[in-house]
Amino acid sequence: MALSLSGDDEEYDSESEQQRAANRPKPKMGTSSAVKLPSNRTASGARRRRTRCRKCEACLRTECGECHFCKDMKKFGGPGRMKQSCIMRQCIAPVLPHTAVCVVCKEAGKEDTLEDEEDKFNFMLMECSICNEIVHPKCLKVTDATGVVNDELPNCWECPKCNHAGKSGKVLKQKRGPGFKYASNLPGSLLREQKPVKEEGDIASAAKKRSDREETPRYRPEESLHRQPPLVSPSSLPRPRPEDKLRKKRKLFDDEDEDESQRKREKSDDPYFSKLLNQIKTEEDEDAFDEESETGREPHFHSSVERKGHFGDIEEEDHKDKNDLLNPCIKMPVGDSDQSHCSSPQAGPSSEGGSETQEKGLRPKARRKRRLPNRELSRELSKALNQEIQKTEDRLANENRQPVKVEPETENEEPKRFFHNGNEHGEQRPHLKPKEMNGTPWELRHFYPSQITPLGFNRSTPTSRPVPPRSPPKCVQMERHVIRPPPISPPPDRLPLKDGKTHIIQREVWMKIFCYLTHQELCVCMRVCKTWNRWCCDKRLWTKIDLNRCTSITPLMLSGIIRRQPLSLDLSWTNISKKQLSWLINRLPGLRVLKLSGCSWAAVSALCTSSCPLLRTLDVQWVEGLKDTQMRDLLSPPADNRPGQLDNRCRLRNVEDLRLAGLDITDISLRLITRQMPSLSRLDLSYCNHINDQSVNLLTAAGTTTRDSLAEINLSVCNRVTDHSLNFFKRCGSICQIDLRFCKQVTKTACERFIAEMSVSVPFKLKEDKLLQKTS
DNA sequence: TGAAACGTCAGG
DNA sequence: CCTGACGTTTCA
Repeated sequence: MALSLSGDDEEYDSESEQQRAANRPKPKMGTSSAVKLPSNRTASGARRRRTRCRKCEACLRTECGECHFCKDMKKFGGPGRMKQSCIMRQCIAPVLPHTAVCVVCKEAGKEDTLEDEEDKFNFMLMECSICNEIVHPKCLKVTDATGVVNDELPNCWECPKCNHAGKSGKVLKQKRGPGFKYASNLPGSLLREQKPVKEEGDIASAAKKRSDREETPRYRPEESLHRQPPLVSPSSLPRPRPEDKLRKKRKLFDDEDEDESQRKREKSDDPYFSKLLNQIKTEEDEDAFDEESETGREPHFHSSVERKGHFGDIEEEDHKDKNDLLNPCIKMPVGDSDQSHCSSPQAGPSSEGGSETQEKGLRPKARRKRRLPNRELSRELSKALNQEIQKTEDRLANENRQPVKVEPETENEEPKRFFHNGNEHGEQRPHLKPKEMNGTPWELRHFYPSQITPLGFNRSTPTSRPVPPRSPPKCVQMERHVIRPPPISPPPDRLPLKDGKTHIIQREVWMKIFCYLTHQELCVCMRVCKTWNRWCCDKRLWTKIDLNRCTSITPLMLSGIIRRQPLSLDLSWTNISKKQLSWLINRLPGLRVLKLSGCSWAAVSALCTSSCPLLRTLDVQWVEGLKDTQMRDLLSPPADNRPGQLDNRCRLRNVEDLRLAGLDITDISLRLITRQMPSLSRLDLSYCNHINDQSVNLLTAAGTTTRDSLAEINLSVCNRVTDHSLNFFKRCGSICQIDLRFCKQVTKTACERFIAEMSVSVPFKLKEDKLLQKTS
């Protein structure tokens, strides 16, 4: 929040805040808010308000009309009291206003008139995040210090004066620089914890910080390695691991916790870090890592292997991980590894340790880590996104009931055959408790029927499922948080070489090559050099992010996800919390596919309050606690009882592919679905034991949209479904696949009869036993 | 601690 | 001058 912006929070916060609380109620604000801005004023002056860049994806977006702030707007029928911009439109790179001038020469920024990068920098206005002064770097007289450019925010740095005076440290906790409103509200350490470390890129300071706080290590890095995600494989059904004492629920957004664990992890690597630091100091001179020092902070995404294989992975702070990951052949000098990112003095509030790394230069200089977004790409992407939203809305507005083709994400949907970490065999799940859901053995719940073995039907098998992660108790609204910058394909068009020349191959060509790499390989590439690091983070390379069965979702991962802006995100069988999910969804406006199978309802309920306008595929199979009541919450239009709010559209109205396998839902939910999901073309109701012929009747009843839109339905292992259901499917105009495998009450004869009767209009065949498929 | 409110800045 | 919305305070 605003507090995060005020440079002298320590005093302000601790004292006056409490005092105020005691003196409450205060006389109505009014004068106070406008006139009194002491907390914002530092010795050096007032901070300039920032304004939209008008270029970023967010700025180019249209108002969503759905968020709190939109609803408040007069134009959307609200009272207009909140006066905030649409959450989907929160500028990711707010700029200084045009009226801003250098305090020294009183002139505006002149970088546009210059060609040379160095000149540009010297003549651009830079606002100090500590003293708020706006100057041209070249107008500064200080010669014995360097500024630290905040990479996250245009025209923002810690000026040499402040940096030199060591002021940086004190603001470390709160300040990210002006423009980042609500920053301090970010869940968990996304900004408060992790960002500082990241932006400063300063392990040393982190280490110092850490050493300042006495702590007994409780969290051991190895711990995370021991924790295994739910492990299943078709051949070896999951067995519960013996008690897993390690599975201590991490409150991912609990600052203390995270903070601590992070510290622990850092601590464990201390010697490594300090050694590293030395290397970096020299490394830096040659070519400071720019951008968001991506690699160094990259979350360690565990992921199952899919098309791209292992995704994502750069270590988090676990350096041992890193070493494991690094292909020995590709290992590079430490200084050039991602660690150097960690230590490159990054943006932002910086830090004791970091500042010393920059002592050099005869005039005010800064480690140049400016954000140089590829505007064109960014613009293109936002345009596309906007168009898509518009298109969707139009389509719905027109009530086009044509079955919509499912997006080709389906390739992703093939049953997982591989599980990361490779040690699943015989491993027992850490957090299993003996429990059956919906009368179906846990182990069966992980598979589509194609993987079901007759064995699997032994219902008496003791079963268990993951303990649903505890979510933060209260519903958290994260909408006011700044949306982190989406990845922008970074600038250098060619790879700079040592001799000052550039490599002959252009970035786009490299990108074509990178396309062939797995996410894991990409992460390795990200460690090769700064340029590759930036290129490899291009969101085109990360359209699908798979964290399936990754038991611990850390804030680092979350920010890594946001940065990559995937279209498809698989968080199945993770212990993501509601807060995290909500935070994520709000920052992934372009998300098309969201997989949450096996998560807890507590987490999934984040969907009730967050909006994902482009979501096409929603997978909530085996979500514990997801029943009719919860479905109602999920499918209910956003609650808003203010007058003028008549948006009764369901948040999930654009979903085309809905997976509800293993849920205890009844016709009540189905009725809602038929009403609220006009585009539904694929529906998975397998293992839903309450589903019966009447349910099928509902789905295919006259007047429902599903009747025409439904193309694929999975009713396998729905034991109440009988032959009679097949008659209902005859009235579905678009039906292409009916999966009735393992439905005890469905006979092969009935299927054959169905095929015969349909043959006149739509030729079907039996692809497998009781699996009907259109032939053409 | 997060949400709401609101004065006033910035841009058109 | 109007509108949008930033940055801050106040409230629950």
